[in-house]
Amino acid sequence: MALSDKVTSFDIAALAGVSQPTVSRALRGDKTVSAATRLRIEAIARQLNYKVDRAASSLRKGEARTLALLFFEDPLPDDSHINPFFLSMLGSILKTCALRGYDLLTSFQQLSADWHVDYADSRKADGLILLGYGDWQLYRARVEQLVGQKTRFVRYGSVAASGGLGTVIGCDNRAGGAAVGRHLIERRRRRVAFVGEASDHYPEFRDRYRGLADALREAGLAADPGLHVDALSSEQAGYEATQRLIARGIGFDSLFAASDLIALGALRALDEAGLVVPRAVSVVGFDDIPAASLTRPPLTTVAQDYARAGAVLVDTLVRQIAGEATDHLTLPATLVVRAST
Amino acid sequence: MALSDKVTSFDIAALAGVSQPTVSRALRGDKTVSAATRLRIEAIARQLNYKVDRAASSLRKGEARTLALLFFEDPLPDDSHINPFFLSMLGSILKTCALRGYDLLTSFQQLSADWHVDYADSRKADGLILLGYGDWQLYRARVEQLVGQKTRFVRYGSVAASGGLGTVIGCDNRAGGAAVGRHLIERRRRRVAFVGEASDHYPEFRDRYRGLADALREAGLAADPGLHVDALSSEQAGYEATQRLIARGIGFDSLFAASDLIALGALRALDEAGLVVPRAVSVVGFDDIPAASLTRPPLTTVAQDYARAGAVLVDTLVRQIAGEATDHLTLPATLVVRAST
DNA sequence: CGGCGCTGTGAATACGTATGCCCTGCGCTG
DNA sequence: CAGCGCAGGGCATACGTATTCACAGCGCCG
Repeated sequence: MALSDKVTSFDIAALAGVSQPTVSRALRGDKTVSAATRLRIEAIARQLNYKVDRAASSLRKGEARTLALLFFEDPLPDDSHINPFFLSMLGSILKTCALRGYDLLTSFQQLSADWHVDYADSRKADGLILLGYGDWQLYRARVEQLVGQKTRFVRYGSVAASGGLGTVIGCDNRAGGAAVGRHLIERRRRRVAFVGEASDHYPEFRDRYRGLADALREAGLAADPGLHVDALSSEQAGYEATQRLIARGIGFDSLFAASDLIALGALRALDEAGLVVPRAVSVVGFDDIPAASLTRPPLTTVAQDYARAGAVLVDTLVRQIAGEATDHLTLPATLVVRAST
Repeated sequence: MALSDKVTSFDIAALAGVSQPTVSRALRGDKTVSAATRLRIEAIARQLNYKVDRAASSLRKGEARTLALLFFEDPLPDDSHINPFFLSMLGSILKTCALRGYDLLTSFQQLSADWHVDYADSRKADGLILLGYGDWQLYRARVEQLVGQKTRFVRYGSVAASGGLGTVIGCDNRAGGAAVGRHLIERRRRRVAFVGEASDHYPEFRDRYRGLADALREAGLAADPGLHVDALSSEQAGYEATQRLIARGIGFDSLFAASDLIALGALRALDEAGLVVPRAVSVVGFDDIPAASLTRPPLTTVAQDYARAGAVLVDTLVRQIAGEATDHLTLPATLVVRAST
């Protein structure tokens, strides 16, 4: 609206011949306002294109009717690129927010930054959604502070490693990893390389690795530490890690990348090394990002239900804001078999 | 922060032994506050983890220090999926917003909805960024209303077809289309099919088609209307349109898809029809979405500089909010040759 | 040595909404 | 017919900040 002619509830009141509080009550649907009066007020409000001033309303009510979405990740060189898996959730998060009557503030931060304090303290948002892969040491400290501040928040991550810190929504990483392992064994693969941090750095990745180990054990095999290379979650990291893996000269017939981004890098490294997928090496990723179906060959991977995840994140946070106690939730992880295995 | 113990500027004032206005002045860096007082206040504020209440500040100052990002698109069946090209801008938009001290409200709407009125009138945001491909008839009406309301906004689109409505940032679609045409002609292609709306529906697509026609004309060729099929901007639409094109039985040796999403669908349709890319048909897209380098074969396309676009959109809007008059800006479009041609 | 201007701060207030409390009138009951 | 209850709506106020104005003290110049 033009800055000059801001329409307020007083303007409506004057035109309707009532007081300002009556306008406020009428528009919020308060039953103490007679239907006739309410209709009259609503008509005038519509005509003047009146909208409740959000700042004034927030100030008075002490709530922002806004959630904050925080993407974060480890400090990486290639900035301003958000992990496509988390980006995929954005659509359903936005949709669910709209459904619940909340706006969404979005931000993208390095995990090392001080994002954790700002939003709740300044009352910009009533709650936080945390989305990202990052160093658990750093992440944990931030999350602890949120808990200490009594900030309402939900995060997507490893339910198994929640550490009692807040409410966690996540997929069943361990079962997903096990499904990958069983699938590779079915395909007569015995020497499975794992590319990705399997330490505490990313609890999700560690769970996936454990799932793989579970499946190998079931089949009477053991995970060979020589076939594990660390990698952060990026295409470049996956590429470099796979090069290191190949350079070791330890034979492997299949490769489980802890995320699809890593898998993309692995495919590139294998291609450059002349290792044909899936003939020489079967490759499996995790996440089922949109790109996974487009690689050469299309990538077998584990799908997380990001649409449902987004909706659940929002709904859980909203319930928390309403004062309910909320529980963790583990969503299924589904193996999607494509031509890379 | 816990709801119970909200820290206000009065608390700081009491501890510092000054009045509330002095706290406000000190924290905003007003020079009338002595350095000693300011340092004392800052120390206490930090210690109490005080943050300026956004709602109160907005109400008093009449500005939200917030921009609203609106993704929109034609009503399509597969909802909650945002066009990857526009999604790619999100990172640089977020980064630039942070740099300029603005928060970003994000929303995803069908073009037919009434998104255009809410944000500015309710003072939720100081300005709007419009991102999407949509029916120009509908879009134009919305944009006109924004202009009528004197809302500050910028949009990404066709500068050529700006219609004098607001400030438009866009890439040089016509030059990009011409580059595609020349490239195909260099590759000895003469019968270029165009898949995508070339009418007023999407002005960007029309510009691309005109660029193609420019290049054909330069080479003494004419665009064959029989080789043009309409398609909205989605993979599915591209797939179906390409099937229709093939069914026509009019020979073509190359295909220019008005967007990469359409190109993805075209590749699928060509593959199913047994037409080998690029041997039988060269394929070119537009946008250079992340997926473009992953298709089989990797897609030749026209890259838009989305990182720069995002930054320019924010900066332009910020200048507009500051009261400056802002101009359209056309960014370069760069042909990226890959294996599909 | 008195007044003037400057520096630093306090007092008062406005931003627009939402809500607790009070008041008025009308209908109904005893 | 008096009193009571309730529906409908007005009055006053609070939310926390930022700004305008007023004012006190001090140094300095004439």
